[in-house]
Amino acid sequence: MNPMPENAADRPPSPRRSGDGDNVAVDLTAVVVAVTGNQPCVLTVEEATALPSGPFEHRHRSLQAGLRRWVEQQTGHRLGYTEQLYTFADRDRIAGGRAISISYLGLTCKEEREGSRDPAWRSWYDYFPWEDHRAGTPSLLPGLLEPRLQAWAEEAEDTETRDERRLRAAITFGFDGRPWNEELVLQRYELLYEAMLVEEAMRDRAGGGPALAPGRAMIADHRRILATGIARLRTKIKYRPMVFELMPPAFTLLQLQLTVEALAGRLVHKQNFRRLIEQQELVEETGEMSTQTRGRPAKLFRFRQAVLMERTVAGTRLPLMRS
Amino acid sequence: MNPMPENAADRPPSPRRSGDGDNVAVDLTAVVVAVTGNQPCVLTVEEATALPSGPFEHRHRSLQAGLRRWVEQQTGHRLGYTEQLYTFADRDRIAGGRAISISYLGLTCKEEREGSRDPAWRSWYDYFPWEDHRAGTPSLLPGLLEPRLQAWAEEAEDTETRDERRLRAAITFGFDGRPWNEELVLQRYELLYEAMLVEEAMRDRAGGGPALAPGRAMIADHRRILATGIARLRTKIKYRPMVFELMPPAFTLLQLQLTVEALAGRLVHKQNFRRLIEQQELVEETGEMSTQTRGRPAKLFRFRQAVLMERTVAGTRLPLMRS
DNA sequence: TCCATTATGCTCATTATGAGTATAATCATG
DNA sequence: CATGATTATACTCATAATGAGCATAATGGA
Repeated sequence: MNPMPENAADRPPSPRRSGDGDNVAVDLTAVVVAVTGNQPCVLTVEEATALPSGPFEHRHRSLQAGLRRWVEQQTGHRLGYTEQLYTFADRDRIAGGRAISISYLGLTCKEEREGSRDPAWRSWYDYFPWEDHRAGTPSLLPGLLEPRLQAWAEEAEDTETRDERRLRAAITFGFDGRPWNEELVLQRYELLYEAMLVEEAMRDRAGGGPALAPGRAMIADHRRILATGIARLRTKIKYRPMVFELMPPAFTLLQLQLTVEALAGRLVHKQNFRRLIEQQELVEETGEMSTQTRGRPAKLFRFRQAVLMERTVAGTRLPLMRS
Repeated sequence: MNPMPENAADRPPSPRRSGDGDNVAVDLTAVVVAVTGNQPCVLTVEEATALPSGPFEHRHRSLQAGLRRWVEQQTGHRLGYTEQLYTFADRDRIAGGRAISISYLGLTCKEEREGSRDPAWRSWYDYFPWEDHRAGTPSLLPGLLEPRLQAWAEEAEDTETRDERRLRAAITFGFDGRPWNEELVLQRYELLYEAMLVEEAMRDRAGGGPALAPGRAMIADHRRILATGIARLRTKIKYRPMVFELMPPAFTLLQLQLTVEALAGRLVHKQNFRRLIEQQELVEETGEMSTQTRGRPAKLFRFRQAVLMERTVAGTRLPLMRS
């Protein structure tokens, strides 16, 4: 066959572009997600302070290949589904060069091995406690973050900036009766960073004072990358059948629902959820029933692989003509 | 203030990650789009064979800053709205190193200066003639590409591969009565590449034979990057108010519609289109009327900037509970 | 004045959504 | 063994969003 080189285009030397640029170090960083029971977990290293990552090297056949290697080497986990997240660049911190980090999102189904609580997996709400709204609005939001952000807004020099800050905080965090938007994970983290409410902001600015928002910090910008990954996942599960990458081969609709809820950080309407899944024909019955603990047994379903071919994309938001 | 460094995270040297990686050359490439009348245009350089691009250098404050510089320098155009597209890496072509290219999508409103037909702007359908379905299915699809792809499928060794190829071609190009999906720009290009129907595939493989699909080729992987940009735009205009970046300050709904149609490569239902725009309150009347050539004068509208704050994101596809 | 042309208003059937209500199976247990 | 607690599934119903048209309103030019 002659497949296009995977993420690897040909770029023949051209006078304008090759060689005359400065070389930089390139890092590959992975946000690997799995859901256990009702916790959305992320694969970590170094005492849960970092995401698996490592430099992109010559020997790697491609970006993804390099990423896979590092993740496997550092965590022993094999990557399944992956997609590129974002490429970040930073100021000159590394002597004689710059660093760029290319981040990826990976999804896997972590089979729950009883007893062996792998410490490398951490609930992502350990890092973003304000993101879990499944049991209602977390008390730390009105109790801590809202007043802190309010204070930050007050600090502003002029009225305009102050109002702007207030509005931004209200919109991203859903204050003043505004609706909570679970997709704004990154914007919220960035706002807290600006307001110096996360440890990373202190560290980067060499400022003083304690971190005021709860939630574990991470090395470098890993927490930001994690936020980017969560945001992507929360956005994309709504129009692409991504959840199934996190599910075992057969599952009940409740399991599927719990997984979605774990990711979205909020509850969904049970009956309407199954209606949605069924009307979109995303799954098919396996014929088996689940042997579970309590309640009426549930049918087991499997993902209809055919969906991937049929509808590579979801739907339109434009009133297209047919013909 | 203390804004997060724009795309520039802090990455303190850590034993595992800094310095021990191989350095690589990083290129920045831009897909800059504007719509003139009813043509979606892309900014090109080097006789329309390349996208504006250049190496990422130390002096650049950030990726975007570097990109801006190159685009301005090579084309004289100032970038407005930009967003990152994708990061590609390639095999070792450049002596002693590898190259990575970080691509961006830029949107601008090119005011039509009568007479001065800037040759740097090219309709993107010059590169992807099979993507324009505004006047119905282009004849080159059933007339040329379908038989070619069919032939390519036949070439397959085993039946399985052959059926797979057929199905893939049918789905991405809408053969066998399947619906046309305008978002699959990249998949279509990649399929043509695999089937050796675009010039780039020949060049990269050092194979022989003429390019069989019409449409201009580009340097390196620029055409693929362009396809990525078009695909992103076609997908995203459906759920984000991106079109307005391409519009002048005031416009009629027909102009807006023509712009969308140019981008999507297909026609939309006029009445329903305005209903959609109005019900979503994306625009507001300026009070003026357009002084145009024919027909009843139309109201002029402007984009409601407030939308950007109100609804950072579109809507849900999950049956979320309120509370 | 009549027509081609574009703008706008409205209707109507069909689907999709948001919120519940009503049953149906299981299991643990008194 | 009947009773709850618990979870699965079926339906209902009002409202909103969509897909397709039909109808009417303004303009400029022939």
